[in-house]
Amino acid sequence: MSLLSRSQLAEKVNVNIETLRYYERRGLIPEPQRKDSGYRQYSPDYVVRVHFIQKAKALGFTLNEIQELLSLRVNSQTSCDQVRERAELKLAEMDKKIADLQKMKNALQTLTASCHSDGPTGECPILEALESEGFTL
Amino acid sequence: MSLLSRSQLAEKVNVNIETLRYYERRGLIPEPQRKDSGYRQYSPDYVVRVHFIQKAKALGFTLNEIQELLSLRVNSQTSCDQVRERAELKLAEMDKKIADLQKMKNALQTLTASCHSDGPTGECPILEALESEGFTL
DNA sequence: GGGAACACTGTACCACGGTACAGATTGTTA
DNA sequence: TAACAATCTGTACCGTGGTACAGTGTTCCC
Repeated sequence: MSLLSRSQLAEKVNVNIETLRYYERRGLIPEPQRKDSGYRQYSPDYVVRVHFIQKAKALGFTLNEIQELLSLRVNSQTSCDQVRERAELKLAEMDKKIADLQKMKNALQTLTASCHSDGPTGECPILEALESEGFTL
Repeated sequence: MSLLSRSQLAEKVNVNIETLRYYERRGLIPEPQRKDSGYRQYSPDYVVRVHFIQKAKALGFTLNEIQELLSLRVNSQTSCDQVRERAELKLAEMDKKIADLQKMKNALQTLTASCHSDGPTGECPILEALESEGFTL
């Protein structure tokens, strides 16, 4: 079973100890069980959950959005159709992010490819490269 | 030519007027030319540049990282190899982001696909879906 | 040429996402 | 059974990325 203390979980997922308490306050992670002393005991599930939060944050999702993602489920309050609808919205967002990243990647690659022609290049090569690929909002 | 005022640019790229001044202070956008009165006049390049900043922010890059991306260029200070090296680092980051987004997408799709089986699902369907696909850091 | 609308500078304030105490308990180990 | 570490709660503080004035000058339009 192996339950983790606060510092153990913090080390495992590489976040500050206090961040865990903050996430708990924010409702991003559920209140863990406690020992009689009041000490928190985290199940291994928490590792996955906090990892997910960190990942999603790095991808530009806010904590509120992450909370929404984590709570997407069918229950008596939320019908299947509602869940599907929200999920589709999130999926569309993710597709957009992927497409944008792909454009930036292309621009960077164009940049490095043209790099052998040394000497100063234009004002802002990455933007030029993006424009040459039809970068639009 | 059509130079833009602060409010015109702000409207065009859909940011607050003050944000433009903030980006200028931060060095994310160069100081634009001024009229004799001191009023800023933005060339159309600024539209692309601010768009790029907004995009990159939504993808989880910090303003410092964005600044670095925007200043990637070959000049007397920076050799071709150095630029290439930094660009490769950024490319790797972007690949990682894309891969993570793809995993999340798959998990969401798994979630909606299994949705017809209505009634309450597990504690956190998206994490379960991710785990079933071997989600790791 | 007078008033509304806009821009200028400087500075203060704000929300988000943490991070750091202080002071009290509990756990561990020599 | 000390004493040192880890945890508890509450609260205060911090960096990032803006956003909002106040007070003054400029532009536009009737």
